[in-house]
Amino acid sequence: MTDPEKPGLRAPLQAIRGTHDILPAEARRWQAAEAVCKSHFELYGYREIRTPVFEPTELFVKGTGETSDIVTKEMYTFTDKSGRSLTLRPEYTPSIARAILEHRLDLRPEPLRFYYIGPMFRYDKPQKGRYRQFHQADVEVFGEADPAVDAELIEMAGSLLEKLGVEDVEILVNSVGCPDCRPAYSHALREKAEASRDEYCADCRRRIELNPLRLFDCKVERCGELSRGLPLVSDFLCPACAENFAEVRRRLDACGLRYRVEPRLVRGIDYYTRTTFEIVNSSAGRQNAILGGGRYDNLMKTYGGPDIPATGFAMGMERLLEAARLEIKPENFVFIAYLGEEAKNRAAWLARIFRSGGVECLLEFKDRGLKAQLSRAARLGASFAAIVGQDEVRNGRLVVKDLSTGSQFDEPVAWLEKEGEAEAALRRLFSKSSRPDFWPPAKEAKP
RNA sequence: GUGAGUGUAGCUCAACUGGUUAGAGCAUCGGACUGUGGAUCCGAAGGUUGGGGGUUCGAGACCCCUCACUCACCCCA
Repeated sequence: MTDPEKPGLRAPLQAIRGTHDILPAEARRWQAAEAVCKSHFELYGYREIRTPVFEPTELFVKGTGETSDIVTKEMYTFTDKSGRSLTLRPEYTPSIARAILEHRLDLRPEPLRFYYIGPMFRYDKPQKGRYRQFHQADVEVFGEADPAVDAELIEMAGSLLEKLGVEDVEILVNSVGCPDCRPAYSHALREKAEASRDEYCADCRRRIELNPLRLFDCKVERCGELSRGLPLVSDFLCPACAENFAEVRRRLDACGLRYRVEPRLVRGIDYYTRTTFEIVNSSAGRQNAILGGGRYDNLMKTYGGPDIPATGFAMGMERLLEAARLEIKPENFVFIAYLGEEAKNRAAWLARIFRSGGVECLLEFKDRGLKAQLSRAARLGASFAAIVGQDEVRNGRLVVKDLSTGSQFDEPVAWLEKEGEAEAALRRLFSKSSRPDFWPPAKEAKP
């Protein structure tokens, strides 16, 4: 029976397409993954940088590239009240370049090694592993042209995924050459493909003119066969690029990393030069690239900045979380149960003592029976229940129940009087439990 | 942007070919047990069947539109 007066429980609004709420249980996993990423990046001398989520539209048009898919059809662009065109960042690299120029970070002594974890926005059609608001961990090195940096980056990416428990990964590396050697290659590709034009699928026929490098990506069987007969970038690299790529591989070999040279690996953003790489999860669905990156030595110049080489990668957090095996700390807290109005006040004060001692505790003000409270404590995964009832208030004692063993112990406590003594009493009390180390060690007194 | 599939309670799913008041398990809350926990039993609450329109005496089911999700294309993280 529906009461027409009663508003429906269904939410009148919902998260917009391609965006998601990350609920607490899932947020725990994000926190764990982010913590691993951050500490890993810091180990290599990277430091966090944070830039705005929206930027002037021109930043991406210039940097990401006027002809790229991202800029031509995937940007969240809007006009603000001043009439200026702004864009929610679809990727992070242009923002970093902008920040470096704006603050002339290149003139400072600190290394230009940055990382960031945050949301990006692309107006794509959502599917598994692809969302309109998604998150990337992004890493950038500016000012270091040495191929050893590329190798170090790739090694860092590989060891990060290992730390995160991602299995079935494959590291693919390639070199797409520089503006000197790429045109010759594109030309050769086009010429060769044109010869057997009729055998290609409709998409590929279009690719021949538009972006011949993408011919390698086609999933149509016949196209795949044909693409095996196409010339490879490696045969067209200029001597400098060839030597550069060889050096990257030597460095990778030197650190014992397992990788595969994939001459057909091309990347979709216009600014890439020389090294490109990708780490794919071979057991995932179609959107299986967890991480991708490469070198972009000319990006700074396109912004009219100094000639600063750069390299980096971006990792899709959603795709990572899908594949990562993360260790989540189990719940570890005290549930405070109280009985009666007087005990309610005492319980609140007791909670303060726990918390000031660094012990997490939960106190729900619902005036329920002890049974209901204990039942709830157990279901929520509390380690201990502290019971504050009329008796305890009267006797100046506190009862603590170890919920894993069921054993119960109590102690005369000073919490009715002095806070300092209360903490000592509580420590004493927990030292009798099955987990004498439960209460965190006292902080060193400040000198 | 293109194509295909799916939407029933918070979750997982029922409801024979269109037929009366849309059911169950789990979860939630309460009680049995008025101060001792994940068990058991009993009970309650929870739905405009994603939304709107149409066909029909009658729609959760059929048709159209729309929204969302899923998978693939495209592209990318």
